[in-house]
Amino acid sequence: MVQRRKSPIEIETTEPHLCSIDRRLEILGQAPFFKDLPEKDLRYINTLFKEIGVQPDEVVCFSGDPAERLFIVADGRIKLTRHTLSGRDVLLDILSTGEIFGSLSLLGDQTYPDTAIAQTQSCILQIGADDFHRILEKYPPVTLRVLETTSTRLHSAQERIRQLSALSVESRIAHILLLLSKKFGKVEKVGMLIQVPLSREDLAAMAGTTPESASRVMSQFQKAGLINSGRQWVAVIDQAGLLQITESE
Amino acid sequence: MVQRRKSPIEIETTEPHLCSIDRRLEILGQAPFFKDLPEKDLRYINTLFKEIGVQPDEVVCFSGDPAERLFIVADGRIKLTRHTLSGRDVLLDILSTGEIFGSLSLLGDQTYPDTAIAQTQSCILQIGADDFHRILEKYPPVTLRVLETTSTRLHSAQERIRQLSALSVESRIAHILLLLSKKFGKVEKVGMLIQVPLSREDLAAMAGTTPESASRVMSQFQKAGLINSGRQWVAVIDQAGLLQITESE
DNA sequence: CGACGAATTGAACCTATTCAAAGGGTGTGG
DNA sequence: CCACACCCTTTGAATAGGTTCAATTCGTCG
Repeated sequence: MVQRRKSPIEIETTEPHLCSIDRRLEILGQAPFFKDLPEKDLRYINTLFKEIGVQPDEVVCFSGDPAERLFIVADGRIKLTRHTLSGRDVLLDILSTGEIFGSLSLLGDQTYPDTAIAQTQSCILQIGADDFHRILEKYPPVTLRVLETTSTRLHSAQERIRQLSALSVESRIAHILLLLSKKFGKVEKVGMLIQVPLSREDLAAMAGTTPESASRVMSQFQKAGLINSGRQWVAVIDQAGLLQITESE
Repeated sequence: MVQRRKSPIEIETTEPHLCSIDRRLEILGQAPFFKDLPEKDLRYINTLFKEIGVQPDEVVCFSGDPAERLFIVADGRIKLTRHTLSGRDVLLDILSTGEIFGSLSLLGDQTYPDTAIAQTQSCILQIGADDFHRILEKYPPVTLRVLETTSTRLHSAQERIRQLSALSVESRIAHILLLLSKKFGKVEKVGMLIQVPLSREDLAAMAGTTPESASRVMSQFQKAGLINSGRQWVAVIDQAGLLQITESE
C-alpha cells in the first residue's frame, strides 16, 4: 500500500461530460442561492445553464472583457485574479462548488472585474447575464441570497484590506492558511490538508508579497511545527499557533 | 471680501432638526435604492426611518457590536473604519448623501463589520434590520439595487486589494486622490477641491501607510504641481499627471 | 533515471517605517 | 483683534522589513 505520489492532494474532479442532469440539479440545489427552491423551479433554472469543462490554467473569463455571462462552479477550483502592469498578479479568491463569479453587476455595458482561471480541471455552469437577471426578477428570494453572498464577500474583502494595510507578511500568511484550511481543509495523516494545489506563488499572490517571502515564512512555520508542506500542497497542524501569529503585529 | 478661514472646504451641513419630512423624502428618493419607487411607497418607507444627528468624531456604530440597524447618510460625511490591535486603523470608505452602511448582512446574529465615525456634522437615517428586510421582501427591485451597490463596492474593495498588493505608496495615494476628487470634487480657485476634511492621517489610513509617508508623497506632488493642499484639505490640479503616476509602478 | 519546475536560501539593496524635532494654520480666550 | 496653545504637518536621520536577483536544492512526473 505504498503511495507513489508524495503529494497528498486529491481533488475529486468530475469529468466535464459527467456533469449529468442529476449532478447538475444537485449542484444547483447546493448553491446557496437556489437552496430553498422547489425542484420544479430548479429544473427550469437548470435549462438556462450551459455547462463547460475547463483544464488547469485555462481562462474562463478575462478581466476587462464585456461581462455577458455569469458562472457557477460545479466542480473543481477556480482562481479569481487581477492583473497589474508590473506583472505582479493578485489572487483574490479561490472558488469551489456552488460559488458564483463573473458578471454580478446587473448593469448594461460592464466588463468582468476579474480574470477567472481554472486551478484544477473544473466543470462550470454558465448563464447569460440577461437570463440570470430574469431569474432574479422571477424569484426575489434568490436575489436576497445573492445579496447575502455578495455582502459576505465584501466584508471578507474589506478584512483583507485591513490586513494588507496593517499586518506583516507573516501575519497575513498565517491568516490565509487558516482561511483556506477552514474552506478546503480535510483531516489527513499530514494534518488538516488544504485540498487545493497551492504554490508559493499562489500564496504570495494572496498575501500581496513575493514567492520568496512566502517561502521564507512557510519555512519558518514548518520549523515551528505549525504546518506541513511540500510542493504545491500545505497542511495546517497547529491552528491555535497560527491564530496567535495572525494578529501578533 | 476677505476670507477669514484659509481652508477652502465648505460642507453644506443640514442641521439635524432641519431634516424635514420634505428633505427626508428628497434624500430617500435620491438614494439609488429607492429612486424608482412611487411617492406613496417612499412615504411609507420614510415612516420606518428614524433620524439622528451626529457631531464630528462621533461614532455611529461600533465594529463588533450586534448589527441591529442599517443607516443611510442623509447629509454630511461618514467614515467607515476598521481597527487593528496595533492601533493602526484602516479607512475603508468615506460615505456621502444617499449611501448605505451598517448591517447589510441579512442574517441573524451578525455584528457590524466596520466602525462608522462622523467626519463632519451629519444627519443619518436609521432603520431596524428587520424593517429593512421587510422592505426588501416587499419591493424586490430595491433588493436588486442594493445588490448592485454592494456588488460595485465589492469590486472597488478588490481593486484596492490589488493596489495594496502591487503598487507603491506613491501610486496608491495618487489613485485615492483621483477617486476622491471624482466623488467629492468641486471646481474652485485652488483647483478641483475635495469637499471632505482630509488629514494626512486619513489619507494614510486609506492608502495603508503612515501619516509621515503620506505627507512626503503629498509634498512631492505639490512640488510637481499636481495638487494643492493645506491643513485638512486637498485640491487636485493635474488629473492627467496623477493618473500617470497611478500605475507607474 | 533524468529533466523540468518549484522551493529554498543567501546577500545586497531599497522602500517605507519609526522616532524625533521643528514649523505652521486654526480657533479660542483674553 | 491679537496672542497663545493645540494639533496638524513637514522634514530629517536611523532602522527594519521586504524585495530582488542569483544560485542551489529538492520533488514530481514522464
